[in-house]
Amino acid sequence: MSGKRSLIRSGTTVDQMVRAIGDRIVTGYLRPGEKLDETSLAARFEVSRTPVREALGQLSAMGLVERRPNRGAIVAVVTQEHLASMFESMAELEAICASFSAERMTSSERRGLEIEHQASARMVQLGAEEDYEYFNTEFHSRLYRGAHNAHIHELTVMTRSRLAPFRRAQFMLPGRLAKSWQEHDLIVTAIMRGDSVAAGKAARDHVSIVSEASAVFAADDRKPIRRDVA
Amino acid sequence: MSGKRSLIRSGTTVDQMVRAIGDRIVTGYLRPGEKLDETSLAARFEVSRTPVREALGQLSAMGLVERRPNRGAIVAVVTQEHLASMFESMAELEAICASFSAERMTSSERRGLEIEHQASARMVQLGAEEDYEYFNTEFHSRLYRGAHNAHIHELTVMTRSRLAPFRRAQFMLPGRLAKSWQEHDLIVTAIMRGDSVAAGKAARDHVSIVSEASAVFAADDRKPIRRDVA
DNA sequence: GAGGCAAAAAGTGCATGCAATTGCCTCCGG
DNA sequence: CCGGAGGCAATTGCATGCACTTTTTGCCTC
Repeated sequence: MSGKRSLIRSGTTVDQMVRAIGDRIVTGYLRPGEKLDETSLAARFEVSRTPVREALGQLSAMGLVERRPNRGAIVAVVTQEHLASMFESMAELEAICASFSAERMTSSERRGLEIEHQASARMVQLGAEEDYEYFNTEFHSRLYRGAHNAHIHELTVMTRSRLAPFRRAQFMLPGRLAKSWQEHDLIVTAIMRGDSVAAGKAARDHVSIVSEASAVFAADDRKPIRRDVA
Repeated sequence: MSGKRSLIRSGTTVDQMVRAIGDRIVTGYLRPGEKLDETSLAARFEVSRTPVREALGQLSAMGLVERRPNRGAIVAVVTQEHLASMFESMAELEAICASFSAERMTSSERRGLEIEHQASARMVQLGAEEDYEYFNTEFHSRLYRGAHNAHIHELTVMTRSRLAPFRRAQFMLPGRLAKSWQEHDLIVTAIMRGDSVAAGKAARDHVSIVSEASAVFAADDRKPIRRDVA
């Protein structure tokens, strides 16, 4: 009833719910610890509880939400310690991708990386944070694809999305934009040389620095919502 | 089987289904490509289709099953290429764990690793493959825990379980048992020395060898069931 | 006024039912 | 004999309903 939602139904309803809820978590609209009430979500998206339940289950399997039997679901709360472990993992994963990329990227992939990277330099000059963020995402995606390893790609993207809520504000730190570009430059140069060791090290260092930049905000994000602890 | 399962219902029904179906996939009882019919599974486990559906959704999120909208679910079919990428990832993940372990294991963890490793030597002498497999699993688990990084631990266990169907027969190769132990020995020695580079390399090599040993069987496992391509 | 118990309210977990989509089989035309 | 269109059976997708668990609230007692 109610819905002519059937018109915009691209995939299955469950998939849409996974994306919809997942996006809200990843973008920080839903904060860690926030209660995810099945009935409200169902009402909010004008579907029944069944697809909502399935979506929550899948998001739980992905680690984005936490499910307590008979006690509802909440947006996954990550401890400071677990957050650190995710950043550390991310650094290693990026290092692997960069390292593999240095060895395996096709010449057209190398060319594309170089071109995009140079294009992003303009964004730095303009101080266009929003636009730079787009190039930044694209840059890292190219690294993941360039590794030519589907599974590493999957693990990396997954980890990246779980870290997304804690990375958003990183470019607000003054001078971060230019510094990020320089770090990217080190990675690109190493990849162009086919120097896998240097590429790996540069990528690891890059993430480590982002990690430290984000830690500041992570502390803020941790305690705000805690309705169930009273 | 087919029992009064309601008595032993420890977690939620969905969790049990995830474990039950997941186990059957991981242990190879359900083969890649095999159709997972919701109704049959529901009947088989004496539950309704709802928890089966949710379980399939979660297993799909984990990559163990593949879901085609409106067309049912099948046990995930991995191409030769994707399998190779998983083994390669596994090698890198194990390398990271071993490397971190070399740096971070507590002295009691080091002691435990050493003791278990020596104990497993007996299994090699006896040629007790079943028992050695237990020690082998435990050995790797210790490496994952010793890395003191929850997220890497998670990624590694996940990847390992997805590879499980293709690793089962590895110890059937003659002499594999003794060779495996020697490879473990290299890792242990490096960890004891706190040599993270050597530990990482030894772990990576270990997995690479397992990978090659398994490739033989993977080829067999790939085509058997293909009901939907006719 | 505080603490504890009990009953009700809220919310989750699973089963069942119905609509919709898919795949197959049949039948017809070429 | 082969190719295609239409209908039928089977299966998936989602909604609804009921039972059980948890939490809250109100009352009674101390």
